[in-house]
Amino acid sequence: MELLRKVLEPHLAEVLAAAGLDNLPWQKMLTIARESAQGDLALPCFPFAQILKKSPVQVAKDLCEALQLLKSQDTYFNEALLSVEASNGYLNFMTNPAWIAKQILSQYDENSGKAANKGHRVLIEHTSANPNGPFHVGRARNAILGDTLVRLHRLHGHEVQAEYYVDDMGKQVGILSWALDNLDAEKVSEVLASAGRQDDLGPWQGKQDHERVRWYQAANIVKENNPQVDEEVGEMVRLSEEGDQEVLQSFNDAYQPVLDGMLDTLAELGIEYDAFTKESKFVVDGSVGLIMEQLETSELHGTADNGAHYLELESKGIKGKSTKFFFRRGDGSSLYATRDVAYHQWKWQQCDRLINILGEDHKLQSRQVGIALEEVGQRVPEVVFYAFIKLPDGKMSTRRGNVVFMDDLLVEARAHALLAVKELRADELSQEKMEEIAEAVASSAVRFNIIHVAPEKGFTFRWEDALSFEGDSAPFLMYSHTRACAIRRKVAREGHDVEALIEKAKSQEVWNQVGDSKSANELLRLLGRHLDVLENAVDNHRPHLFASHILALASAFNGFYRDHPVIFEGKVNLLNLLLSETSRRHLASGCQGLGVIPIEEM
RNA sequence: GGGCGUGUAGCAUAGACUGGAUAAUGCACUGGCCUCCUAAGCCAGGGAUCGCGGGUUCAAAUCCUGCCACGCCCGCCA
Repeated sequence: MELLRKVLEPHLAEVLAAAGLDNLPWQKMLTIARESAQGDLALPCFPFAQILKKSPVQVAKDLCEALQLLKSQDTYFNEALLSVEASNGYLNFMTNPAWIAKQILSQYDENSGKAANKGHRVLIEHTSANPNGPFHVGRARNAILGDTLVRLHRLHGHEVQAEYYVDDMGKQVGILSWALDNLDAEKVSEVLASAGRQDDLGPWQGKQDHERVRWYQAANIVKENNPQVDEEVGEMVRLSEEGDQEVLQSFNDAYQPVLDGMLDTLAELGIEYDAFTKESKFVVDGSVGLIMEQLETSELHGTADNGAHYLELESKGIKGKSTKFFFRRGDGSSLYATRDVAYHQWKWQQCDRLINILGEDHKLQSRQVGIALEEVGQRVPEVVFYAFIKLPDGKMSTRRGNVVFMDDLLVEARAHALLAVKELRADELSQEKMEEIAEAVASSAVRFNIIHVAPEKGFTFRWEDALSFEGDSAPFLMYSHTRACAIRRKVAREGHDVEALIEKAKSQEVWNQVGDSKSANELLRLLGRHLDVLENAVDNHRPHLFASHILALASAFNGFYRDHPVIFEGKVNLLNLLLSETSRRHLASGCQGLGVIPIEEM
């Protein structure tokens, strides 16, 4: 409740100073009250009690009286603050609902719920999955988390560039490329069958990420009993690291169709990128070489027996079996992490703020890269780590084929959503319309299921949760939004001009009519906090906090919807219309920020 | 061996960074609500020694510390 806080703090400061209590960090103690019945903000008076040698109850009472006096003397303060009360040693502050309604409703326009542009350039790198097979729900946590942050930053008024770093020169691509050169379809089927792998493309025949991952898996099986494969792959990888154009081209031919297939899947989830940057770029343009030369002048630099170069990071607080960070092999070539340093240097050239989305397995490496960046005079990026998604029976792995494909999950989710919409609307909507709705519900639900839990928390994928369309879920949000849309449609259908009515409502200052309705006031409270929550979620990389807020907002809107008809027997209540439309805008933009599609009916 | 993270009703989660009143939400469970803007909804109810022990504090799910369990990491791999 930052709105009230701004008005309250100067007055509170005055009262506390008069009582000799202003040297305590009381701004921090002033918290959002847990129970809305207790007020909007609360100040516990226990620490004051110790200083004044009075009971907390008495201190609260005294402060309360002083504040009430101020309130009666200051018109604006009096307008904003409905009441201040002392209770159990707490001071409880209640905002005047009409005042808060004025703050929010008088500002209504098509940008309600969005923050103003801040001209701040943010680069977010996410997904960056090896292009060796179809997207599974494990890999998807990165893409969904990353894309949600991209959307929330945009909603918050940042200029965002979304980057996909394409690993086009590693061992994994090498294996894929080797397989396509050395195995044929028959051999692949044979190898997979002999290893007891399930080998049924089902509906994904012809989709290249699904097709080619079989080659990748087969090659992995073949190489277990044939060391020559490793040698051949190793040689190609070595050549790629030297920037050998022919090898890089054959790698490119191997992975590009796979990457395209993966991107098709991501597009179904509404995930798109502004730029794709290839790892080989930094080898070819020489920047990796420069980085290695710079690192060799670092005070942390050391050389191994065979001529490999490293940074000794013990003094930087790195602990464990090995504290060395190798950045150049004995043969002079670079390593993945070295190229990552060059990549970061390049990224910093195009943004004010740099954010990476990484799995928790990259924590150490990320610290090492950060230290190396400091050694070459660059800033350290912000990193969001997430824990892995497991299946009930263990970890997912593309190599071993123990996965739930995102493509399959989406098909299943669409089928469930279609079933639901048919049950409810079959006699009103066309088949085509229902399929459209099912598609939006499916991708929204899949994303929300992943985004609403804190990134650092482990996550077990369960079909029943992913396909649950009730309660704390995307369809719940979407449904609230469709209700607001239904209201708008009904008002228009009965011959009113909605925008004209809104202008009329504003000119009549309908917010002054706000009464003591619990549901309407709860809705106003949440609308008042909307941008505060967004800012917190963006600054701290915690999208699930915004998800929780939008759930609460949708729930509050449902309460308002129940209690306050907007149009009844042809007559429009202007205050309720304005509140409904404001909520609709906030819900729609909030949904978009979470990757939930705010469709108009379902 | 060491580092990092997680542990909250039967299940899944929020709250922890920044200590504050009766620990919030959904699923599941019990009961109620569609002549009224979409019931994917709403209302009411039962269900929690916040992993375990100690400490700091007027006040601890939250901070410190020890232990236990789970996950991730400690490659001249990517």
